[in-house]
Formats: sequence, C-alpha cells, structure tokens
Amino acid sequence: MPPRRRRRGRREQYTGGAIRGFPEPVLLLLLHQRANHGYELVSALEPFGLGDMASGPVYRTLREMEAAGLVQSKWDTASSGGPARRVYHLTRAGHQRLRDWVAFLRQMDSVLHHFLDTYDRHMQEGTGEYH
Amino acid sequence: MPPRRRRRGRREQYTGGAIRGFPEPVLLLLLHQRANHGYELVSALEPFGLGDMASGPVYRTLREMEAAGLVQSKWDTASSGGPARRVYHLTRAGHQRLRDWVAFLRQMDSVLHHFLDTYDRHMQEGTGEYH
DNA sequence: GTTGCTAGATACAACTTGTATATAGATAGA
DNA sequence: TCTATCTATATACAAGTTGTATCTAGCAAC
Repeated sequence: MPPRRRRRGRREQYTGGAIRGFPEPVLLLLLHQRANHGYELVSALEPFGLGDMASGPVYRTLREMEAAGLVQSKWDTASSGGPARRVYHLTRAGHQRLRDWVAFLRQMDSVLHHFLDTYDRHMQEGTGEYH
Repeated sequence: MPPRRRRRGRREQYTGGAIRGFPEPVLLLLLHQRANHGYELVSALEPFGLGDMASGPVYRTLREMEAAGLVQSKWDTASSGGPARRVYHLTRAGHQRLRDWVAFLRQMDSVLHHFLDTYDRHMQEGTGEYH
C-alpha cells in the first residue's frame, strides 16, 4: 500500500516518509546551495515531495545532522525582526554524505525502474489473471 | 546517509528497507505473474534490490497481506518432496492494490528525478562551496 | 541417527517517523 | 496595553516499520 498519509493534507505528490531518511539528503542539497535556517528550509521542501512535512521533524533532523558533523550552525540575531535564527551551513563531511546519498539514490532509481518496467511489460503481455 | 545496512552482506544494489513497504508491491507483482509459495518468492527478490532480505520478513509480509485480503493461500502437500508449501495467489483486491502502488511509485520516481536533476544542475553551475 | 536442505512462522529489539505541544521574540491592531 | 499572529526553534511521546534471532518440522541421504 502506498504508505498511508497520517496527515490530513491531500496534496499531490506527497512522498514524505516513503524513502527512508530522505529529508537528510534534501536538506544537504539545499544547504549545499546556500546556508540557511530551519524555518525557511521547511518552506523549500515541497518540490521534493515533502510539502506536508511538519516543522518539528525538520528541526530534529537538522540537530541530528549537526550532531553527526554534517552541518554546523550559528545564531543569527541581527538580520531579522522576530526571534533569532539558527543558520546552518554544510561541512565537508556533509558534502561527502550528500555524494554518498546521490550514489545510493541513483541505485534506488534503477531498482524502481526495474520494478516499473517489469510491471509494464507484464501488463502488455497480458498473462496471469486480472488485466 | 544511505540507510545503514545492518546485515553483513555487501551486495551491490541493496536497497532493501529504503522504500517503505516495498516488499509488498514486489510480492504482489510476482504473484500477479503466477501463484507461488514463500520459499521460492524469497529467491525471486534479488532483481528488485531485495537480495539480502531474510526469509522471516517475507513470510510475515505474506501473512499480513493475506490478513488484508490482498492474497489467499492454500496448502500444497502433493507436488513436492519436503514439507508442505503454502501457495499464495492474488485476489482482486491485491490486483487493485498493486495498481495503487504503481501509481504511487511513479510519483516517487518523479520526485527522485527532481532531486537528482537539481543536484546535477547545481553541480554543473558550480555555485556554493565544495565542488 | 544426524546432517542438511526445504518450508514456514513469530517474538523481540532496534530504529524511524508523525503528532502534539512547549517556549519565546517581534509586530500590528483593538 | 493586551492579545492575536507570525516567526522561529525544540523535544517528548506514540505509532509504525524493519531486522535479527530463533523455533518447528518434513524429508532425504549418508
């Protein structure tokens, strides 16, 4: 079954939670583009199928990534009205981790294609029941 | 991080556990091709990136799928020397569920491509740190 | 009679994810 | 001024998923 969306939003293309640990490489990629803080990162997740992701898990993931040495943060009190922001930037280890993820996700992509191709081919052939 | 493989085998293309619930659609597809029993299904998983999957979880998944009405089973005592086999065949509900999965996995595929394309494009541009 | 392959099953531990909820600074408006 | 709202971060807990370990048992060969 397509992993049940526990959350109410019925946006198209919600694949959050379907790929294990996917928020991490997405955040790494966004931070590779430029240093940023959690609140804004949340709003940049939608094109990656994470539009329904709550902010809680995003902050948690960022903290875990920092504990793992993939990113570093500093407080930014100056540049905004409103509460201070914790701005994250990528470390070299984070960059390497992103590379690992990309290699892994390319493998996943080929597995996915193998599955979908097998399905399409089988459906064209029309063997077995239910066509 | 590419989900850590807890198991020792270091086969290429092990994506087991990376896509949530992926064993289910794979089993549905295999059973759509023909009715089969668990022991043999286990050995058919490798091309789908599930080569390292232990048999325990496979049997468990099949039982759950039967409880959900996606497959039905009957014992086959005749056709083999060795212990009896529980042969599963797809139900109409299982067929529908496979269709749902396929639609969902196509979405996942497009999300994955968006991620990989964004990565590739960004790396070509060479902005940000670490290139 | 014991080793090994076939075949199935399940309890438990480990891990991941989603939900709920808390704090607090700043700002606009009543 | 007080209060509602938006910004911003954080964490505890519940629920769900996956992997590991371990069990049973039939049959065959040695």
